[in-house]
Amino acid sequence: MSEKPTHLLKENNLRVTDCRIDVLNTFISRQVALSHADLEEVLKENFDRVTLYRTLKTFLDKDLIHKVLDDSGAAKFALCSHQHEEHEQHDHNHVHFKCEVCGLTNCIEEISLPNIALPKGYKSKEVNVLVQGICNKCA
Amino acid sequence: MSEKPTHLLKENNLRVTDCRIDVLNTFISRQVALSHADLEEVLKENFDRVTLYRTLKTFLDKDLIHKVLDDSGAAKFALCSHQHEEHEQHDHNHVHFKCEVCGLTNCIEEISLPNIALPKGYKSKEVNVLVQGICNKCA
DNA sequence: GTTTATGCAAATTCTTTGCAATACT
DNA sequence: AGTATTGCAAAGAATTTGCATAAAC
Repeated sequence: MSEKPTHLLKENNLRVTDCRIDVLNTFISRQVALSHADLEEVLKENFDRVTLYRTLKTFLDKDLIHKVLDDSGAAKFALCSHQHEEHEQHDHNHVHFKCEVCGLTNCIEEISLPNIALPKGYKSKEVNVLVQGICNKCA
Repeated sequence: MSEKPTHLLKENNLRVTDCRIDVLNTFISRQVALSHADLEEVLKENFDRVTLYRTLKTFLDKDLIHKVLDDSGAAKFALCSHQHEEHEQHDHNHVHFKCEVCGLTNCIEEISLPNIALPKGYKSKEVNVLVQGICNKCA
């Protein structure tokens, strides 16, 4: 584990607590979108369910994580990549891939987001794409 | 109100009931994605909350409606357009637009779905796009 | 020392299930 | 008549809130 979680927290004027560090480390090591339930499974021995809810909300407010669309109903979250490179313009375009075999959802950064031509009068601010299928590991 | 709801139900071997007709009419007249809560607001005088849950589940099973991705957390649903034209291949690609002013989400059918080049090894089966911004009415 | 986060209990809200009564075909 | 749907009650999950204690700065 690097010092990344501590730095992320300090950069965002958040107090450095065990729970926040552990949640960030979970996101970093898993590299997939996690729901509250996913986190609870991993961290319930150490922290209260309520604390995890509040931690997620805090991170969301500070733009440390973003919501990942999912058609399962459960809200999932992933680390925002723009947190890693400072001064980068906040880029609210995401492509996520959900594997129907292993069930994992990950952000696909390599993809250049297609240009979507909207009907006239529509103004686009944020584009989220969820691709479902089979990932390279499960193929 | 046309006879559309009745026909849709019969086509799908579903019994024609007041609740189902009213739910379908709500989808047809609103032309936007609706959550369970949205329906409840409109129809709670007439039907039980539980009946609405079951109606949505039934329609989902029969592919009369589909889930619409939303980052608000609440699952939303919209009529499947392929129900209107029979024998059309089920097409599981959707582009939805959510207006951040009026809050409404609608399916944008006119759009040709962009081709998304996935990293090798990934197989795509379904693509959902959620564009957020400002719609033509709120601009 | 002051402010903020945590844990626990409890309140709300959301969703599902069982079963008798009702409506549909 | 026979089968599927509805409404009500109640169970079970998911999420939020209040407040005293503990931890961070």
